[in-house]
Amino acid sequence: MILSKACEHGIRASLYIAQQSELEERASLKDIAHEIDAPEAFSAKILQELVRHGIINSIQGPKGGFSMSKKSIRELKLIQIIHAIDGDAFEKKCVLGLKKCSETSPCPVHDQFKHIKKDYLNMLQKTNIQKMLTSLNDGISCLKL
Amino acid sequence: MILSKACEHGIRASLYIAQQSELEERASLKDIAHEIDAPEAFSAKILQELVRHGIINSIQGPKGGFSMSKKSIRELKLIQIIHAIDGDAFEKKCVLGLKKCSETSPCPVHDQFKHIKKDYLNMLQKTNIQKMLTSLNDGISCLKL
DNA sequence: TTTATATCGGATTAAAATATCCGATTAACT
DNA sequence: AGTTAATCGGATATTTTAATCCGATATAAA
Repeated sequence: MILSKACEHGIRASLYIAQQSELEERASLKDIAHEIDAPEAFSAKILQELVRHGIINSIQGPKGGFSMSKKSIRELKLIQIIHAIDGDAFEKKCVLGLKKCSETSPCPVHDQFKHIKKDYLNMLQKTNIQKMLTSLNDGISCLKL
Repeated sequence: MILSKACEHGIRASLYIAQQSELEERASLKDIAHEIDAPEAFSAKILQELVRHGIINSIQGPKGGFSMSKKSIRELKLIQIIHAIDGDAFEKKCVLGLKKCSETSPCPVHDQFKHIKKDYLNMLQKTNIQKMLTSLNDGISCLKL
């Protein structure tokens, strides 16, 4: 279930940036950190990582900031943000920490977990930014508190 | 998905102890650490915690060691071991790290996650030690590698 | 009663995750 | 061109988690 703090911040930041991009506005680091209630310097690090992975775009200098393309807002999936920040540990890692847990050499809870894991991964693979934005834009959900 | 390393070791240790207890044998720290491939000193700390929570029993001195009652083997659920070591973060924590994420004030992925979380919790609440032991005893699953 | 063999428990250390700092770079505006 | 406002990127600091160390305690057996 549990993602790293960096990943939590990264997803929230992506959503705020997407929201601003829909309004044709760039989001500055300062605004982002404030709107998602995350430390500014740490957010900066995470945003850089997202830029490197092509999740978001950045422009330096005055009037600069971060943005997300309409295409990404439509097509980018939650799992891609997680991969950019936490890598593929989510899919790869055995629940009990075995190095070679697999269908042919399973851990004692492999069978129980595999269904949960499949549904979870499936959800992450089909949940896109746009979907997450709807509840945000409707004021039903929020990014801080 | 992801449990702390302490919790991974703790579950594996509990299973080995249960397995030995079915054979009317006490498990020593040394054996446990070796059989679950975890550091001895760290395992000791985790086992103490499990004893304090009544998950396992311990006896000091020569011929001492750890054991699990038949009743616990039958009735103890996976979630109880997780609670003993990691607390209730699993149930309580919001995926995006919001402090007050709930049905009435959700995060943008609350609705997607709640089904997964429910199934996951449900599984942890009904998976008992005995269930996990069956695949182990049949040689289908293992506790290390 | 002494000795050997266990776990207990508190203090310390090591490693990883989280977070900060600051100079370099980039680009808009005067 | 110079100034200012922004991100970039590498080094450092802090906090949490993981792991170790060692003396105290308990108990079985000689």
